[in-house]
Amino acid sequence: MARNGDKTRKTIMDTAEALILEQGFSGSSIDRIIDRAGITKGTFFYHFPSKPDLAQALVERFARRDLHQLTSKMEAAEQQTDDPVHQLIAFLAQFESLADEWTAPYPGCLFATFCCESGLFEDRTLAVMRETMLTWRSRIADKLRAAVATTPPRAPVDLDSLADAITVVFEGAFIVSRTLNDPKTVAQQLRHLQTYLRLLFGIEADTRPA
Amino acid sequence: MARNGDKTRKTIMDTAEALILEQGFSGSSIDRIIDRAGITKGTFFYHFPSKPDLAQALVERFARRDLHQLTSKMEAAEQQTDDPVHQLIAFLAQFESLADEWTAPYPGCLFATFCCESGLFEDRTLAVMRETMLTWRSRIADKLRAAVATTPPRAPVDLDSLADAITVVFEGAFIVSRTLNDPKTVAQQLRHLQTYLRLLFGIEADTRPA
DNA sequence: ATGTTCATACCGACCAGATGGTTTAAAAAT
DNA sequence: ATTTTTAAACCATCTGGTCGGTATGAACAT
Repeated sequence: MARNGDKTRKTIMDTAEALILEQGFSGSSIDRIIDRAGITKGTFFYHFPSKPDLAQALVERFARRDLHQLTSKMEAAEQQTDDPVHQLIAFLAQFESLADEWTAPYPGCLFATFCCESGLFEDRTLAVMRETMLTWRSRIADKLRAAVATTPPRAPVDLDSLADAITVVFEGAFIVSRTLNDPKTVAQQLRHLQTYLRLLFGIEADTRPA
Repeated sequence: MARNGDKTRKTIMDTAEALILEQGFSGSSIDRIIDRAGITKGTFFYHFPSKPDLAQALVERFARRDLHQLTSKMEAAEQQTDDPVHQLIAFLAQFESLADEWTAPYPGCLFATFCCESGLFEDRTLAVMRETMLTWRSRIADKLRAAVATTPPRAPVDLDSLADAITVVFEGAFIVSRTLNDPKTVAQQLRHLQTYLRLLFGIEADTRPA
């Protein structure tokens, strides 16, 4: 049964990520990971030289997927309309419908989990998280600058921090959702963000309540 | 050095809370806690029968302080004005000025940290967090109901989830602030929340940018 | 076809130190 | 006289990590 290293590596990472989202990084011992993954210690250390290396691999994969969502959903929004404000709202609406379908296994963000244990990680690991958040800020802020150029906002706002508000809502809503055991929180909060943008740029409100 | 158990107990809790905010609960071993606190193992277990009991004590104290902030800042806001909308904005403004002064040691929320390791805790511990968040929701939602009674909102909004938005912004902003190493994030995001409320209830914008 | 070589993939016993927790006897402070 | 604290030894279990060995299968030479 040799010769499928990629699949095994993926199994380890998937298992570890799920466990870490439940118990944190420190709380997810290698023994528990390999137990759940159905592999042995030798195999684990064949694929990852150390536990910090696993953390690095996980955070890099998470960041890659996260940035892919940013890009693909932004492109989809750009095909729906030419107006940057409506693009941003459409961008958020996609995440909202995605979150609206969630029910049982509560969502979690690897970044939040690692952030809450940040003292344990190497700089390179935390740097991936920081750079990913800054990429979001930059992409969204670009769109916001285009928006204010065509539609003057009804209140003075700083565009970088308004861009950050999206990340803030995601991270905060994940935590509140899990704490309250309420799967609807993320979708609801994304809806408030859309309402904020609508009000800010003077767009008539959606009929559904935020 | 006997007969001041309360002081020692407080030292243990303060040290543990600070450590947990850096490294998480699992990452904060009892050995490290007593090392930093300058006490011995015997003393620790004299005050706390087990590690889960320490978690419980910490979360209860945190909740108590948190609810005290809610009450005291709400009362202060109620003395500033009679209008519920302005009360809510004043309420948030107090937290904003508080957060605005922060510089070095980045903020953290024990609830967020515990939430990210929630699989490790007993139900009673998680229940304290849940009840605290629900108390916030209920108190803020009351105020929001009073607000919509006097001032009809410019967009249809669900009041419970709008109340939750405050908790969401706190939790999310803590995480983004720490990840980006940016002490201003929390204050900025609280400002956006105020702007949202102002726009929602048709109040002229503040001059400072959000 | 067949035996050999070789890198990849995997196993599981083993290790030293850390973990949460206990015990005991004695010393301080009130 | 009682509460609080210390110091140190002790325990079973868990921790991240190492190591020698094994199975696999494709490549290659024969």
